[in-house]
Amino acid sequence: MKLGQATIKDIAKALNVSTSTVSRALKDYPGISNETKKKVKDLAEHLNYRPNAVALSLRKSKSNTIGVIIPEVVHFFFSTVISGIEEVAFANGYNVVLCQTNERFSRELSSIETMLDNQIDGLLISYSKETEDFNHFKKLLDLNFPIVFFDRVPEIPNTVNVIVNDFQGAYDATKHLIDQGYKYIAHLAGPKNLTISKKRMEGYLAALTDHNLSINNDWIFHCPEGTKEESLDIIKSLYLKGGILPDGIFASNDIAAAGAMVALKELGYQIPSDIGIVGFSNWQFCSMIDPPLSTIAQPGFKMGEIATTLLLSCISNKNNSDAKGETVVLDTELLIRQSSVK
Amino acid sequence: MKLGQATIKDIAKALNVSTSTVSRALKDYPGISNETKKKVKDLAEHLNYRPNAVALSLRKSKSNTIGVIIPEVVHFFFSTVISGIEEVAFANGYNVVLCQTNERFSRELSSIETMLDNQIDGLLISYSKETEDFNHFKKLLDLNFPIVFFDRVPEIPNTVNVIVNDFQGAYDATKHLIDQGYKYIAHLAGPKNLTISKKRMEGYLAALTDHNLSINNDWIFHCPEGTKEESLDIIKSLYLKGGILPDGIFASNDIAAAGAMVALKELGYQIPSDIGIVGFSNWQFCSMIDPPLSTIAQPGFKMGEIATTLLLSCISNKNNSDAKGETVVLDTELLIRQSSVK
DNA sequence: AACCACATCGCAATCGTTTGCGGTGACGAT
DNA sequence: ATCGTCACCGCAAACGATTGCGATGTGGTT
Repeated sequence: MKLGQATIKDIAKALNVSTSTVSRALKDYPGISNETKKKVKDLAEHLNYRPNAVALSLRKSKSNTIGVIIPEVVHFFFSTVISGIEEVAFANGYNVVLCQTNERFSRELSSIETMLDNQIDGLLISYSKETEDFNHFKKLLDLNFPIVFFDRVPEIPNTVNVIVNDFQGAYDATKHLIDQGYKYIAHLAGPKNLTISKKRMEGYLAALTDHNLSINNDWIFHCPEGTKEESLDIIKSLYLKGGILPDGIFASNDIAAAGAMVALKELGYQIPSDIGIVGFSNWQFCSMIDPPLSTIAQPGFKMGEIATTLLLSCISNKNNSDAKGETVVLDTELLIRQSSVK
Repeated sequence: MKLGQATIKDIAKALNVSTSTVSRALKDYPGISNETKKKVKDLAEHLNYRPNAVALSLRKSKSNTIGVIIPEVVHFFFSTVISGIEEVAFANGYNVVLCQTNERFSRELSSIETMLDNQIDGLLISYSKETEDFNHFKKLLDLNFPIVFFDRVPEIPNTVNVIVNDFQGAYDATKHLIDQGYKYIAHLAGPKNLTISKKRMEGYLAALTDHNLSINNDWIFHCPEGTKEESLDIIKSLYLKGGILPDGIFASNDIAAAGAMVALKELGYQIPSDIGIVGFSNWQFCSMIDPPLSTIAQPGFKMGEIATTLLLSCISNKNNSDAKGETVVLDTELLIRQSSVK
């Protein structure tokens, strides 16, 4: 009655047939006369009949809905991932329910719970900064529940993951600075417990080592917040100390890089002539700020597409559970702008 | 069986009682002995029983889910609105399903359809740029289906809307430029068919008129795309023409303002000494670019909160349909940064 | 006339939960 | 012994759709 939406029963009653006949007629099952099929279809069309997805979910134990857990939508990278996810999901008849955790573990837990209550068929997850325990994932994986992790992937064996090559991206960024003649390169690192932070740090360190540059631990700063203010403060206090100072900065995210740029400009340094900077992610603002910020582009849309494709195949292969893990690594791209070109 | 999730039947069977008893025991209905209640609850706890939300939706014709239709998540403003929506929805036991239309009318239609198939209880909508016909909304409104429009609201009588005071915001921005001594102010307007574009234009025009400045229609440019490149091209070709040129620009969105800044800087103009610029929305990058961009801040989070609160009350008042419209207007805030201070 | 084959369709169970109504048994009162 | 009053609980329908199986009727064949 709600919305005046017609049900299969209404059609059955109006045509004096059973609901089973209506159901079969609508789906062109054999054993229904063409005459009946036509009558049913015509009336269904006329009443603008649409099957009740909730009833279908209950009956089939399949909701054609996937859940997406991300830290924040305001994060440019994640918003592009979402677009990729929606594209593939919709194209395959799947719906998407989205929850942002706001980087909180508790929200991550409760979101997953309510999604499961709603019988989602699978999960796409990029976990929160607070998440250090993966038992809530393991429990589901043990039950063979389809999950694909993207970008931020847990260290659990045999999971399906989509990531970018953070090591290589960081390496490229750092090497680029070195190639430009910068010799004392600092690093603004990400939250410690994220694998992506570690990988980026490793790439940074490897590039230094490969080019015979010494590593100065005092020039590696963790930025748990990832805000502009945080890196601004860090850079200011660093450069106000005096002594030998970095002439290059590789930041593990663009926001931190932008904060550093603001700090340096306020202190009277010239970018890129005094100091070169490279960020990570390629937020929209990178090309807008002054000087435009060199950065490592992450293929967010593509990541969303691939992760969803993998998830859908997990869902359809759920029974024959060979359950072998798989990790797709996407290439990043170094975008050279003025902030790092001497 | 799926997920090993226990159902009410499992509990009933294990305890040799009927499902009705289990149901009532779990909800502390009268007419069930304390002993039985305890047994049921204990077992439910032990089996980690959680009611199947799909079955509940079917039974109660209520899904405790609201749908959100927005143009794009990458849009900073909308991503903040989403956060506000989620906050209120979760706090009231509602789930959120999100669809972005990517500014396409067809996607808007299909998203709404599938959401209705999934028995959502209400809709939060900010429609696409392509949407010029509102019949798909009217049909639902006539059926008394709960809808709240936000930011981009259609011209339909008796709807519930949450908007910002675009007129006042634009007026403030323009007046600010005038107060700073800029006299020839151009306008980068938004897509023509959006009310917000009109209102902002009106605010701009009113400010000019109130201060006895002449209106030059050649200095009003519509930016249907809203991209940086678009406004960059517009501004470049304008300033390359020569003749009398604007010394101030009010852009109806920050991206357009940023594009204009890039163009002007490339042409050798100084901001703000030669030309003052004010944008609209307060994207994150506004404080990062050089010079920092003055803009009109829109309370996105608050808008999301209020829209959701209104929607939830629409949902609970659905029966007593006094169906009177309501439009909440939120104040904007002029953020003065360097781009507009002579 | 009896039988079979085939086309066409309905019954009823099912998914998990809620809920109106009726049933059962114990107990005390008459 | 009969009845009424509780407390406690189960039956079955309902939400909308699907589906295995059985039922019905028609026609043709022997």
